[in-house]
Amino acid sequence: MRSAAPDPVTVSRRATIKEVAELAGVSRSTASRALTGNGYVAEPVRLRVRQAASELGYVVDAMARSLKQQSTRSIGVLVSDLRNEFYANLAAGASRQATRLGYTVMLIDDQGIPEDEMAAVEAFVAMRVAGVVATTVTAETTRFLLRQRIPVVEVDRRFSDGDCDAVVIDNRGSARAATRHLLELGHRRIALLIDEDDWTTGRERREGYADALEAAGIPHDEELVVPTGWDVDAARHGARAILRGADRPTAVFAANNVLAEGTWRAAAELGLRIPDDLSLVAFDDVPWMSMVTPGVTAVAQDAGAMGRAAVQSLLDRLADPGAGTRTVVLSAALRQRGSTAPPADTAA
Amino acid sequence: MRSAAPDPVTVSRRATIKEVAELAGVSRSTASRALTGNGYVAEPVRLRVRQAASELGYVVDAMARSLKQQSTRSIGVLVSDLRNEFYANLAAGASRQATRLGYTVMLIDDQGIPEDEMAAVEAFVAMRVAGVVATTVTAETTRFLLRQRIPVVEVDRRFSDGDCDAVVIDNRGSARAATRHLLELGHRRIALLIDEDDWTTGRERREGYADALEAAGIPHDEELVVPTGWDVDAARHGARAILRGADRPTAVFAANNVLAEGTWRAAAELGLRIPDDLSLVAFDDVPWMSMVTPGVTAVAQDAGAMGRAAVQSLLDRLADPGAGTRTVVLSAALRQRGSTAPPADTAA
DNA sequence: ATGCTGTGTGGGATCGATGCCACAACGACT
DNA sequence: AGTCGTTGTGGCATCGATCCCACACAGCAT
Repeated sequence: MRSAAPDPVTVSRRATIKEVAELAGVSRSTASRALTGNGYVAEPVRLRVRQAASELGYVVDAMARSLKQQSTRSIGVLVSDLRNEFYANLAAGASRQATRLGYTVMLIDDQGIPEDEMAAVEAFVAMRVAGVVATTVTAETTRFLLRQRIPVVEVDRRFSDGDCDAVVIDNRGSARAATRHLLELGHRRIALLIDEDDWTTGRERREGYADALEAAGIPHDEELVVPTGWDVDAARHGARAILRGADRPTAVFAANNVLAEGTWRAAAELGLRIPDDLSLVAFDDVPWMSMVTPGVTAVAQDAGAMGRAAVQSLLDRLADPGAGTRTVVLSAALRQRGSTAPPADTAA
Repeated sequence: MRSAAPDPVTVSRRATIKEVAELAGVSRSTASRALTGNGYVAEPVRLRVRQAASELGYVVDAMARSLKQQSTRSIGVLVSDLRNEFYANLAAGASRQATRLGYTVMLIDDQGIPEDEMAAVEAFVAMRVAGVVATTVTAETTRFLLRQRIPVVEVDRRFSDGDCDAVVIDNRGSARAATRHLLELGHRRIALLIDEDDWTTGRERREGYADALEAAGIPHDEELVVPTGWDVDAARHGARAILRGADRPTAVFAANNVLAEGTWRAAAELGLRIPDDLSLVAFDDVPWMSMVTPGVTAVAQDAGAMGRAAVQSLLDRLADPGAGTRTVVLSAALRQRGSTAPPADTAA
């Protein structure tokens, strides 16, 4: 449906504050004061200006404003893969918190590619964002931003320990708890499926796994640590390889949701029943884990809360640039479901 | 780790093109030409300027540039709920396509709240985005943007039929196919779980459902159409209500993934076996549907492709503002899995 | 010499909003 | 009458990059 009469004002070019001022019969300065609320304006004049602005459909030009003020009310959010629910929830949390606090979000999905990541932060710098919240994949990224004097909050994993604020969870402790849960059920051959080691997340989860085994006096078996690629198929293949042997583990700890999905699919393909033939613990609880039968025991981290906390940290930093850097550690809980049970031999 | 020696240049304020020009020993005009590639610059001069820029860590100020050029290279993307995989994939597709074509994305998650949506588009206007891709919840939103002369592409659902470009799928046809699939299996009492009717998506899916029943000569039974809220719990309650009765339907068509999740959970709670006691077809295929046992038969729409197509449409529009509006209809496929089977009485 | 073309560079206005500063008008007080 | 403070408004420079236009200079033909 087309609007009734083509308003002669709105069909023309976008209105500027100068036009608003003219229509209201005041100067640009006065119009600016009336609209922003900074400075003195007589009440009747303020109303006249407001009226004129709304008649013209005036919306401030954020470009011109930030140019003059040398600051913007937008923040950059950089994630590795929006299609992954973890990042999507993180981004949603960050976005909502930012909106709530009067900021807009420039979101970039860099697909975990270092070159794209660098291009992304250059775009952030060009846009003169007030700050950046990022799940980076290289240390270079944060360094670049800090050199440009743009505050950064690293989320989920750390690359620039101590140089910037961060929001993470206790990966090591949570991984230890997950592994201990399996040990307490009687498992002794526990495989760890993991995609990388370079990030703090992977390294710490691996350490937590090792901690628990060591505490239980179980010698470290390199064979049981399975490095795989980052996507479902790679995980599936990695899981098949370790689960196919006669001497297969009785339990698998999958270090993230994608690896858990791969393990789940591999087990199904091999006809392994969970938890009878195999126990499974995942890191990162996502919806399907509570929809399948049995449900998958998982370490639940609240990605939305991480996003919110990251934006909060960033704005705290903007409010007080001089303060020492802070790392916020959010808690994660082990949610026990049906995928973990005592191993077959002890149960029998 | 702190960087070795605090570079005296980079610790100071951000470099401007004026400083680059001075370091290279040329005028601002020449520096601009050297960096943008618009206009004549002798090769050695170009190199000197480039060198100076990189020494100073110069990054163009997009604010100043857009102010002068009266246009930006960013587009607004508005979605209703990033935590929903459909929107997340849509946003990911849009974001990647935009990046590929040299645009940056301002992403806003308006939580499906009309007021937030209006605030979001005002922010887009203030940022002077080149265009907007949106899954709107009111017609007002698109109208406002068009009045500001900002091109809009509506995705997933339509509110402003004919006034702007759009990217959708054939909801009616797909719903018809899904329902027909159940009819062909022998179902006669097929419930439709649906959350709303105001959007084209809901309305068209309902029409498709009705089409199929009518074509099969089955009288319309208002009792079998269950309106619910938009979240999992509401869907679960709606599903329980219809599935608890003695005269329960033999199949459910859930009009989106959230409704399907609610139905799935409700069936589990009531001890109904799928597909023995109940067949289930979902609209919108998401990962859990292929992870559960049995898998859920679903209409699969490619949200990422929709996002890509929307951005493409938007840029086509920017290239040719005068062209007639276009609606791109993407295909959706019915993926048959184990959740659909002949009803118990005919099978027995 | 004069004119002409092609190559290369710089001056300066411009985009829109802001905010400092100056100043006008007016009443109140010394 | 003169001074002061209060209230209210406008002039103007400014932010950084762009790009139109003028102009300088070289080489070459008339």
